[in-house]
Amino acid sequence: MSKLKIYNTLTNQKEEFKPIDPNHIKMYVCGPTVYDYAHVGNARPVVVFDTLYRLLKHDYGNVTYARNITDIDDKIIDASRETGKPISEITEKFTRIYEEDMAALNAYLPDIRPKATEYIPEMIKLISDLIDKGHAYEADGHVLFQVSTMNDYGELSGKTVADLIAGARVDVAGYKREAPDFVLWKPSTGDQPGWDSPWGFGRPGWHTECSAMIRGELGKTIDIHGGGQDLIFPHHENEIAQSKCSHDGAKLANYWMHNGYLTVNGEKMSKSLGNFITVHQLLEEFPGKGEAIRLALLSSHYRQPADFSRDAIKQAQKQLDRWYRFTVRAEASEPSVAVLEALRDDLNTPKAIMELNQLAKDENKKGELLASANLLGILNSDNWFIAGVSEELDIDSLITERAEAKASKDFARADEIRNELAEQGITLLDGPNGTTWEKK
RNA sequence: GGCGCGGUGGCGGAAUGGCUACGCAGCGGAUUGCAAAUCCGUCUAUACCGGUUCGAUUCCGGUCCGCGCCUCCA
Repeated sequence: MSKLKIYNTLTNQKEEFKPIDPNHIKMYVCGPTVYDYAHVGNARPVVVFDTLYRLLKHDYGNVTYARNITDIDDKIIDASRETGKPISEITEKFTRIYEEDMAALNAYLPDIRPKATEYIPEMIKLISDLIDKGHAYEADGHVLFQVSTMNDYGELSGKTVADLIAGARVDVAGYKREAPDFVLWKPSTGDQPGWDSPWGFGRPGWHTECSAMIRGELGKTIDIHGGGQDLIFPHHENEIAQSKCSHDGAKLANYWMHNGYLTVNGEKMSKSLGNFITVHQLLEEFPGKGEAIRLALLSSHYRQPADFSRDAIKQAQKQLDRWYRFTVRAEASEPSVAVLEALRDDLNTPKAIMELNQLAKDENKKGELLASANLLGILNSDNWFIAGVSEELDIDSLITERAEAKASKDFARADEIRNELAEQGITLLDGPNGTTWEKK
């Protein structure tokens, strides 16, 4: 069996994956802050790491995959203030929508989905430990992590404390000892939500929750930690700092994987630029075709920037149309070695797709094609060609009528029926054994 | 200013020190009442300038262009 290789952000090179325990792989991916719909850029890590999860399950069997839900954050507080709705209503609604939308992209639900608000005691413990060990200090109601107390801060992002101090371009808050120090706990005032703590009523900083949840659910050191490249600094760097310093130097994760951005006209898709489209909208535009969105996301390598376009989704849809037609009535067997090797090579999904195309040329490899496609989370649909068809449309009787018209050489009527159906998005396929149809 | 990433055909997108995958689109053909689907065939690319080499898209240096991160911000 070929060995899994992973590009590790810690070392900036592709490395052979060596699990801590081959009988139990542990991975963690940063999840959403639930205050709004997820956009396609947010869906990229979900699809990428879901594919990795599928591969790991295939290769190792027992995998625990955790993805957090950030349900306490200033953006959520703002959303609550703006809409007048309670925080819990907002976070529950968008957690549900997030999971539905990601399911439509054929992403498995992670094994563990910890919520930040359920980990407040663990976070308080973590912060207390950091204070006790001399890595954090209390100032003006805040608790801050003192970056200069850690000698290898910056190992993930390649930044140095000196550079960060020199390059600070934002006004440094007065309560900080040094510019790079970051918040572990901050005070809540007025109607802001909060919890009692040794440092007063307040709430956790952004980075603290992931460290606490990983410690609580998976242990001190995990195999793989994933997320978008924009999380490398400061979020993941600070997670490492917190966890390492509270665990006397134990590594938080052996492999750090980061997916590239989804771009629009070359610029990062983001909420603040306003150039985003939500997964929810896309699923309305392409009803029943979540797999096409998924395949479009997987058609470029996960570390490369990928430009979003509806055209890419349409192209993926055509590819899936072809594979679905080819594999009708076939049963999945075992995945092909070529596809497995491509995926084991740092998740080279474009190459895997090429191999799927090779399989789709061989009548005897339909089962392999289905099993291999399943590793990428595609070709799973039972109703690919019929999703979204109005039930009031009696297609079968129209096909019968058209067959009769054709038999009596009334091609005008036959074409009329075909055109009517085409307006409903139904394409008729005349084969040697009669006529079938597909919804586009 | 600091750190990092990228530039492959009309489009998407891999790989490689020696004929540049695969898909989409296009073109020609088979098939079809006409289409669709399918099948066969086919055109188009390694940003620029040097260097190393028998040979560079690939390795090295430089130029140009695009993008990202640089702390409570996503």
